[in-house]
Amino acid sequence: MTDTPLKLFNSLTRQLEKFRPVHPGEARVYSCGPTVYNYQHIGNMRAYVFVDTLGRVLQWKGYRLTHVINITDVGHLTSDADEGEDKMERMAAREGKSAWDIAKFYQEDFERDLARLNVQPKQHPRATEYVTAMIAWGEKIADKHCYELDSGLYFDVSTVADYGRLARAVTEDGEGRIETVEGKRNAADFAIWRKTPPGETRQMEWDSPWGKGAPGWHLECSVMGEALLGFPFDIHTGGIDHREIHHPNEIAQNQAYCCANGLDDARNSGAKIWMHNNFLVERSGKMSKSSGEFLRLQLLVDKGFHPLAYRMMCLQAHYRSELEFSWEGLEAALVRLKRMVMSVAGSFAACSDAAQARLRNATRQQLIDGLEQRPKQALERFERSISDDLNTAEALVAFEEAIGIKGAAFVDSIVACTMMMDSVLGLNLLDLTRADLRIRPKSAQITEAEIEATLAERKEARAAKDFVRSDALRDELAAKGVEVMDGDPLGWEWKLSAG
RNA sequence: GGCCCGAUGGCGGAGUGGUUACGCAGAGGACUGCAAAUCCUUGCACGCCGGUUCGAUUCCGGCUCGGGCCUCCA
Repeated sequence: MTDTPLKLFNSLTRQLEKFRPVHPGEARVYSCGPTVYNYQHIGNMRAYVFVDTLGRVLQWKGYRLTHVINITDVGHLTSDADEGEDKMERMAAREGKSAWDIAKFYQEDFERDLARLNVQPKQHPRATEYVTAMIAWGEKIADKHCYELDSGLYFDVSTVADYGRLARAVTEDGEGRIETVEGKRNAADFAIWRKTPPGETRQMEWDSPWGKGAPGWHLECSVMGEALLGFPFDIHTGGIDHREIHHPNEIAQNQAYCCANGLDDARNSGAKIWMHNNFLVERSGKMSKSSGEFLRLQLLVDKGFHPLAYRMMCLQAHYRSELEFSWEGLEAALVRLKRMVMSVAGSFAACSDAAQARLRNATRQQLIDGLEQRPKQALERFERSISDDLNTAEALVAFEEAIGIKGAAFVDSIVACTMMMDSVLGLNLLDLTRADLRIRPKSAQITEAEIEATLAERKEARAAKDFVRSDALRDELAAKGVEVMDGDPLGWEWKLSAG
């Protein structure tokens, strides 16, 4: 049942491919992480919901997962033109802090967001911890693949086979609008090492054979990926924007490195499969940090949305499709999540403690073997969906199909299905309660004590059948954004409307 | 200018050569003093023009529109 082959879309071949691990029983995944010069916006976070789901699917398939999300805390310039400021230093100057403090602050914020989205813990190596290794890497490939200019050490993309094949780009035309650095041999050449201009001092700089300076952005991912996962590893992920420049450059470095080490052949890309998630878009334009205002997870929470409503929103779409963000859409995802939570709560309530304990201690095979026919069919559909390049949209439907089956005979099966399916989709349905989803919007003026007091008053009025007064009190609360719910199955008497 | 995507019901969003996606919203019903919440039921779709086919939303070509990347972005 769980042996449906996992098929993933490989950007290198632009085809679905069966996943075949490099190391039997293991899956090693590297995901391009954030540059921690600022908060992450929810578009950024879509990438991590995607890779987390990927990791969970790999684990579901029985692979032991090693998963890295790097932290870029140096080297990422404000433009790819090889000139320009380091993002870290620019933000440091703006906030009057050190670049190191900036990195620490935003990394912690990022990790908090990951946790709120129920992203499983990963390894988070920082680029600054690998500078020595980056220099060593540079030395290894410098002779055959690099050349030095006043501004730094550059990689000559013509020295590797099929440069840019990931991007499907024709490099000869080089019609791009990249401002070329004086002396570059090819428009697409990029910096391995950026020298600190004479007479200047940077907060983040290191000595190297090419002078004092900082590593180029592309180098860190190559180095950390190789150091932590070994070449070749199984899957490299990133946002679709990286398919055009960052990842082709990373691949070029990996080829050069593998050549220098006598590994594989000159076309070794470092990773077997390259996967790219599409963007979260907003009708006013793309998510852009440079525009100043951007949507953060915290803003959603401030408006009364549980972070997992956002995860739900992501899961409803395929990772390779653009996803339209809107508050209405988020509301829809929240309602859907809430109904699933309630349905699951009902099943757990109907499931005996003994049965729950037994299920919790069961192996997956035991869980599957114990399923009734209909839940089993739902699980099969679920399995087929996630195996088909992570079709989480359909997997959700299968999940709802399973938990929606009525009848006492199915309770244990539904609980078992919930345990299994939730481990893959990560909606935290085993622990999430409806009360958790009731998040107080920041804009709410009324306090809970006030609500309770008014509610108590209304209860009296209703007991006395004074419905005029009772309705007036309800209107009063409604005017303050509080919805009253009398017969709620889970005992919710009121809620603050989100937004 | 170069490269590349997409076009599905009110919104979001799967998928398929001939049978239901699904969610939210809407409508009807149950419940309620009335509502809300909850549960049940349910209407609504495949950009345009050709072609292939017994049959296309699904394949092919063209068109129109929209979007992305080539500047920083996940």
